Amino acid sequence: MPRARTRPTSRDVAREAGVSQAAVSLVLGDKWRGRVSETTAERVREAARTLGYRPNLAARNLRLGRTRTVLLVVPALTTEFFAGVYTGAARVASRHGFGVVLYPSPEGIGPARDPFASAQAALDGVIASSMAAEALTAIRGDQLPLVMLDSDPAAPGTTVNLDIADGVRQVAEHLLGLGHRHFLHLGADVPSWTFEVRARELEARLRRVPGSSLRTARSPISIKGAEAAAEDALTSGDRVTAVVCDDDQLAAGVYKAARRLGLRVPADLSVTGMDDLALATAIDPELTTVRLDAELFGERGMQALLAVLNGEQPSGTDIPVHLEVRGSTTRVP
Amino acid sequence: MPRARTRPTSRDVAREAGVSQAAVSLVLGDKWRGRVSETTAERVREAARTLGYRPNLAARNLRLGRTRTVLLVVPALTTEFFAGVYTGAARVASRHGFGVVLYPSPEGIGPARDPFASAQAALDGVIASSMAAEALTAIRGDQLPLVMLDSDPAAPGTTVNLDIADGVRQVAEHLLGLGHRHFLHLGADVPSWTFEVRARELEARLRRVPGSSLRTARSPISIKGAEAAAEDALTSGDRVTAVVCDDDQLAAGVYKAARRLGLRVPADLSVTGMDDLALATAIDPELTTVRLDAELFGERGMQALLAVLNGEQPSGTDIPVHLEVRGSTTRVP
DNA sequence: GGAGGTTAGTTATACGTAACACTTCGGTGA
DNA sequence: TCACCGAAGTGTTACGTATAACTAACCTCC
Repeated sequence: MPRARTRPTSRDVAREAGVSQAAVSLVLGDKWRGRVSETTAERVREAARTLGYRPNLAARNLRLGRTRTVLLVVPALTTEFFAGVYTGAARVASRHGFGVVLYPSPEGIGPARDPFASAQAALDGVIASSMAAEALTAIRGDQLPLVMLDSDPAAPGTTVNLDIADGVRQVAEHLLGLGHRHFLHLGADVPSWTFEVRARELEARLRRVPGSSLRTARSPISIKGAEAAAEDALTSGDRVTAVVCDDDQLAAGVYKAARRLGLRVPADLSVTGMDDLALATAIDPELTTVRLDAELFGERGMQALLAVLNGEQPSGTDIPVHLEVRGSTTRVP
Repeated sequence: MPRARTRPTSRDVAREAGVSQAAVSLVLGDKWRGRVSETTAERVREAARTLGYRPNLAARNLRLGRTRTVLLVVPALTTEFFAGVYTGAARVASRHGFGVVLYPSPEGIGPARDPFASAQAALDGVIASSMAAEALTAIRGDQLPLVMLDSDPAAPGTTVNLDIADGVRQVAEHLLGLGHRHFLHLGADVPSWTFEVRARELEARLRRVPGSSLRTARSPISIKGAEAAAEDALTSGDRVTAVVCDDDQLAAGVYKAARRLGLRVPADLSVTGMDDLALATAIDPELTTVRLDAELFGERGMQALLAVLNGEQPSGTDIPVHLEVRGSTTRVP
């Protein structure tokens, strides 16, 4: 494969402007105050402009030993939420002169195989979200500064988390307050800390309510999958009045299952989700769900990584979440 | 900002294995057949393993003059569709040893400002989708090989397109066949060739149907925006029996507007979308929409870029699309 | 009038890798 | 015996940039 074309280098610019390559580097790197005269500087800038000069980033990265680029590893499946995370991370990054490269892990939420084989960019650090522990250790083996999102804070390293546990508690209080006692938890069929928390927290809360019951079903994160899992769970076993879902997409599947079974939402069945995707207000009735601030999540993750790169110890408080009460939950019949 | 840590280099590996740096490069670059003995090669690999050596990509990229990395510029707004495009592009790329870096343009569909300031990776080429012409010329100024998706084929350069025009024709034939004559076109309020095609093609088709009418409304691509625009359009002007939307999200907004206005879908109003997102089957009734194969789109785009990088002339045929008939369209009342 | 300071640059070097050109050495055919 | 060959490496260089270290004028002030 032949080189596409050979682009002008800083040396070409230097020749064009009649100065040394060093002068070009100083001027274009904005380090010239008191080192190069204004007229010469302008001549250099002009030369760069006419030649259409762009610095060779590979060379710069090699020289500086850093790239000002970080990798954001996200599960490929759940795009809308992580688009927000990316947006927040990129906003903070650009304020500090960093770029963010996105690597949607093909395995979805769960183990990711060598992100670096795919994102060939040279990297300063990694933000990895919702990854299984094994994938994290694989990344850690690379000795790159790493911040983990949605991960067990007990693991070694830096974590930034949403306060999912509190979100689940808010859902539980809301439904209990409406008189519900018999619950179905529709969980995501994915090995990830963030989903374990949902299950554990809901169980813990209901255990303290005498006469309550909790069943659990699992589904892949897709509307179709959830529809099947919910239909199955709703037709077998004891009657439930509320379904708590790990994710809005699962809740959408529950709507479809309920409709097929002749159950009205919320009259016969209250449903809650988590995330507050666009989907949540597209379906009828609008979904009561826990709003997660994806952009803030991304911002905090990036801030934490920048802190690590600066050798600081990032301080971690969980990001608050809150329940959006809409039309899919009501008082128990 | 201090360097995080200084990682082992190929020279460290050489010292550990008792060979020259050149030998390390040969062995790890898999160029050693007949140049280095099997035992020495194994010794090098072993040394690399114990030191945890990872080649410095900045150095490699500088040396080779290419990065085997391409940038995929996508509108930040419409995440689900472009997740598919990315998946397809990345699949083809990895088969050829390339990586794909994703740059969600913050302006959404439309002009993007200097993607390279954000994605600091050194690049071999760019795939840009649904971008306005001005943004494309900005990228072209960078002299990087460029493939455009969803763009005017009349523009200079390489384009890969979905056969959107045919999709619109299929929608029109479907609705005309059901007896509809009075249409509302809910278009995306975004300057992009792909949306211009939808408008032009629908208008062209209906012009040939005596007694038909076509009104047009525009909305930003969001459920809420579409709901407002549709409510407005449906309460003013002549009665329509079918709404053709540029996008599934817009269609979801139309559902909500219709519900509020007491119009039943499809009994009183047929609705069609485009894209076939997860949303399309989440809403009730399921949406009749044009399925666009995002992954195939990404694959074709990447193949075209690889061809350009090889100096070949990529041959472009539009990618076929097809109508998914579901529950949101029915015979005119 | 010359020591010291400022201005406006230049020269030289290193970053880590890949690959070309070269060397060394044991074998081999004439 | 010796020219030649292949195997198994090594020495060296260049990629393009940023910057430390140096230089050469010019100015200032006692």
